[in-house]
This record gives sequence, structure tokens and C-alpha cells, in this order.
Amino acid sequence: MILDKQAAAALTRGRLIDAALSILEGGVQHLTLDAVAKKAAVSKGGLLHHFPSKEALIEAVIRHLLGLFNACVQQQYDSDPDPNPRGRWLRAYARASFTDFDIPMQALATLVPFVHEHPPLNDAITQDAAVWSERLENDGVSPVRAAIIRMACDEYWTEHAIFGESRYPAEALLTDVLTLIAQGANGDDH
Amino acid sequence: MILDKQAAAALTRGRLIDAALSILEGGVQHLTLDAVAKKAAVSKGGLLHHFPSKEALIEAVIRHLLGLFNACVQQQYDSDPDPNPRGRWLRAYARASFTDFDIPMQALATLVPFVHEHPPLNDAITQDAAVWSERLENDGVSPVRAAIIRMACDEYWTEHAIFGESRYPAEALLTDVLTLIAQGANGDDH
DNA sequence: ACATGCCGACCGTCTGGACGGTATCATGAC
DNA sequence: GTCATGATACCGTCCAGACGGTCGGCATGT
Repeated sequence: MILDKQAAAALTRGRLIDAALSILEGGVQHLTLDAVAKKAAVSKGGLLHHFPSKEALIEAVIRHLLGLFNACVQQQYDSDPDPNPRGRWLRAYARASFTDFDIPMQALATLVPFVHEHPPLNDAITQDAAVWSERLENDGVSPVRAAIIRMACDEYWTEHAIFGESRYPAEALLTDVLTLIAQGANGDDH
Repeated sequence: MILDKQAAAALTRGRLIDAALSILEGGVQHLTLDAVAKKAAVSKGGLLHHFPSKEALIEAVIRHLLGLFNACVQQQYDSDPDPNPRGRWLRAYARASFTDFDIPMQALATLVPFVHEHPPLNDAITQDAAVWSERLENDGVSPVRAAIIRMACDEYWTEHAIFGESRYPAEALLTDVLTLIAQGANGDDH
């Protein structure tokens, strides 16, 4: 059965990505090919068969994470209860940032130093960031204000990566961010 | 001359820290003992004479950076033109974050993964962060709002570390952040 | 004589990746 | 139907380089 083999291979790929992710939560330093292979119950050769280099593996991890997050924001966007079209993307972005802890975006934060050295990875992230920047800044709220709100959301992940549990209740932060967005979306921000 | 020798040693220490800092701007991966020693025109043995381990060196760098930044915020605090005492620390923090590019705080952002593995370093940063969190959240502005503003400021450094030049004009960001602070400091934030 | 500042060769370990296998399965010739 | 061929998935050893840190030594100043 040709499908069996391909399906098994895809499954192995998934296991490798998941293994890399779970290792990343403990810090980039532990992300070695051996560790990932071991955690995924695959040999090193097997790992390098699917991802010919560490860079390739990390790129897959990054795309996986970005995909998850984007899908998550999209879902929040689709189910937004607020009838005001202005600030809709911002609301979705904030909700995704402060409520969806299933997605280990902290892992992305810890990858920064590695990404900095590998242009292809940098491009992947930069492109995604550019898309969001543009979308959020044309959301009916002043672009600068939108940028500030996005930065606060993103910082939340970073601090999560550094300090582990956040020192602030995510709920309160989300509520206040939504208030800020509402202000901006009503044009009464000055 | 006893002072000559001690002074020379202190100078060497300073050169080592500066070297580490300038290397850090190119990414953590390049921060190796050999590289730092070479850049500071000191032998590896000499480096390890002053900082007995890599961790010790990085701790010195971190304290150096935190000291610079804190002094910088303090200066902004002292020279704040706004008579309103509420939000004074927040204004100072924001001004320091968006205008003082002399301090390579991006370097601190890139250190995150290393810090994550070394509790002493983590403590140094965490303590400093805790001091600022408390100070900013008791500044006459709603604590949650203050946290959001601080997070936006901090994210600015991080993005600087990732993307190099910021994609936003720092001036505009600062202006808008100050507006937000003024809102909060007047109690008309809801 | 002794401490301090500094030197630079050396060592052990870790890590990314190369490489030469093996096993399974699909395909096409006969 | 079967056998050669080749592709795909995976294995596990080995190596070269990099890196943190040790150590014995030297020079200078007290």
C-alpha cells in the first residue's frame, strides 16, 4: 500500500516536529539533533532524512507554529461577537495572544538567536510579521496605536518564555487591551 | 604604583565587557570566550582570570546593561517636564525605551536563551524586572494599563534585536505612548 | 617571597552532519 | 508470476570542528 508508507512518513515528520517543540520549551540549548531524534523515537539518520539540516527542522517548526497561531487568530476573527468592523483583527489578535495557551509560542521566542543567524528562517518570520503588521495597522484604528497594542501582545509571549508563568492575569490584560482597541475603534483616542 | 596595576586591571575588565557587548549585537552564537578575548586584545587566560566562567562574564554584562538603563530612566525621571506626578515613572521609562539607542538593550534580549539556563542570571534580571513592575504599577495609573505600556516598551527592544532597524518611527511610538499614559494619569481611561 | 595580572598551549566534551548500510515496496520486463 | 531495478524510509557509526575551561608559566610590583 503506497499510502501506508507515505502516511507513516508524514507521521514520523509530525513526531519529529512535536519532539523539537517539546524540547524547545526547556530552552534552545537542549535542541540538538540527537535529543530530537531520541525523543521522537527515531534514529539520527532518520531525522536527517526528513530534515536534511538543523535549519530545515527549525524552519518546519517555525512554519508549524506560525500556521497554528494564524489559524487561531482567524478563528477568533470569524467568531468575533463585536459588530464594529473597526479593530476586528486587533481584537482577534489580542484574544489569540492572551487566551490560547495551547500554542507554545514561547518556543518561537526562544528561537530568536538561532533565527538571527539563518536568513531563510528570518525571512519566514519577517514575512509573517509584515503581513500582520499591515493587517493590524489597516484595521480602522490609528496605525501607531495598533502597533503599540500588537507589541504588548507579542511581549506577553516573550515574558512567558523568560519568566515561565506570567506575572499578570491574562484575563485582566486582555480586557484592558480590548478597551484600548474599542477606544481607538471609536476614534475617541485623543 | 599600586593604583596603576589595579586601574589597568579595571580597564581590562571594562574592555572585556565592552567586547562581549559588541559581539552580542551580532547574535549570541558568536559570543564565545575566544571571540571576546580576541576582541578585547586579551588572552583567553586573561579573560578567565577576571571572569572565571562564561556565566560570570555574562552576569557582568547584564548588570552593566541594567545599570545603564536604570540610570537612564532615572535621568529621564529627574528631568521630566510634565508637572503631573502621576505616570512620572512611566513617562521616564517610555522615554528611555524609545530614545536612548546608545544603550544596546537588544543585547539583553538576545541573551534570553542563555539566561534561561542559568538561575543566577535569571535572578538578576527577574529582580530588576520585579522592581520596575512594581514601580510602574504604582505610578498613579491603573496597574494593568501600566503593565501593557511597559510591555509595549520592552517589546520595542526585542524587535530591535530581531529585525534590526525598527519598522516604526520611535518618535511616533513614544508620542502615542505618552498620550496613553496621560489618559491613564487623568483617570479618563474608561 | 609572594600576590596579582596575564599568557597560550592543551584537553574533554558536545554537536552537526556525512556516510554506508538495511528493509520495504512499487514498477516494469520477460 | 517472478525477478531485477530503483526509490523511499530509516538506521547507527564516525568524524571534524568548536567551545568552555584547566594548568603551568612568566613578568611586574610590593
